[in-house]
Amino acid sequence: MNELAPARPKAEHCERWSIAAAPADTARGRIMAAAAHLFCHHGFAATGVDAVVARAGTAKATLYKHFPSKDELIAAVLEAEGAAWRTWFFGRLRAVQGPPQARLLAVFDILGEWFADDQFYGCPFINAIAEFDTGDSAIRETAMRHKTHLVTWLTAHAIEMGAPDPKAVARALVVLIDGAIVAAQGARDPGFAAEAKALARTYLDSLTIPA
Amino acid sequence: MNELAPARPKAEHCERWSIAAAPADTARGRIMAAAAHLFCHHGFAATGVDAVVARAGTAKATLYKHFPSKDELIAAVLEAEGAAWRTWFFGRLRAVQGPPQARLLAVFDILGEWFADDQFYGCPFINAIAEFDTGDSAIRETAMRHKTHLVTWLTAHAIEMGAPDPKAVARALVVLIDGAIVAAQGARDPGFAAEAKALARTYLDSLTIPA
DNA sequence: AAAAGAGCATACCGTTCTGTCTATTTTTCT
DNA sequence: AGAAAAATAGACAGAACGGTATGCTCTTTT
Repeated sequence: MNELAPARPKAEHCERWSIAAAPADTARGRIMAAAAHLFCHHGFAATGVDAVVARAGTAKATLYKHFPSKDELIAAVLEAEGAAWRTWFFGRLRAVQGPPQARLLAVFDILGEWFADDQFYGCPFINAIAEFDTGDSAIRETAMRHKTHLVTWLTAHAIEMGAPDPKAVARALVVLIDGAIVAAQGARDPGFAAEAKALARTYLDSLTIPA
Repeated sequence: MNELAPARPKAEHCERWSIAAAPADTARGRIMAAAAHLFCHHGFAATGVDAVVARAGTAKATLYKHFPSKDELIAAVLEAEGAAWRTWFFGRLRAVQGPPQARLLAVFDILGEWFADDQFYGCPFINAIAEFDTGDSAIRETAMRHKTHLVTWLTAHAIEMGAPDPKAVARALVVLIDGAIVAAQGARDPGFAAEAKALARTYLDSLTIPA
């Protein structure tokens, strides 16, 4: 069973899962990167547009030229963060060869890389829902769209490994992924990725071994 | 294996896991309940003290008489929310008779009750860390103290069932619990408690069945 | 009943918030 | 090179923020 290809040196892959450190040559890009960084460090509501503007080195008028309101900036940042994360995550997974079960387990190795990064501050979508739970259904919808990619990928691999109920497998793995993210964030302990992997292995084995 | 005692009628047990709906006969109590409600609905930073005061039906001077600052109010609410939740949760567990494995699995039934409540907005500690990650180490410490009760309980039951590494069992179950909370909150789907329970069962069985 | 304590209504303070506007400068395009 | 587009610096508006203060009312204690 193939193990994950070794992670590249940190200097090269650091933070590709987020736009916060993305090089940006346009004012719009600089605003997005600054906002992404500040939102994840300080929270959405507690980050003012002045702080974004100062970090981005732009004028406030420029920010409002590109984004009609702070809420739209938040929405744009979440979309971009989701896209960047998925690009990184599924790109990492593409390098994994092997049977579906191995690939499903590799998910947790990749999560472990993410958690080990000192710029890991949890999942922006989980954090946004935590902060905005009753307010903004648009954020929940954005989060669901983001998660749908992951659920689809998980379901496809569960189908490929012949699981009797692929949707249930995907749901179970979602619990493990969410749990690993939150536990790692709360305790600042990337080791929870390995914990979640062990649980996933036990679970997936139980699907292929007669009880 | 004993199943959980049936949940009492909703009118009787609703929201005992939170101070948000607790009857309060003092101004201090009303302030705490109002703050708890507003913080979990709208987020900490986005809830102003004026809103707390309006909901509590008190004067602002009264709020500042009881709490030196908004931060102290937040801290007091989190402490009280933790205490209330633990009282409810471990009280619920006390009603569960049976071997340690059954009691560990009952955790997820109780979580399912919590998730099914229409006032379920996730775990205040997870939400607070999501919002304040880099700012306030006091909140992280409060969250850790809260979680320590749970981890201790889980570890004790893992010891009692003869698990070779009880700490690892507790860690694994923490992943499942955190994951269930976040997945249920994100998707507004209490069914994730059952998913997590099935995973926990598979995992615990694997500890007691020779591989 | 009177005193003490708790709480209220209201106004205020300085700061910060999101968003708007103008004149000017810089950058890009032709 | 010149025009157009993009961006900047800076000022402004009204509202909201956390927190302070005062005079008065209500509640509890003695």
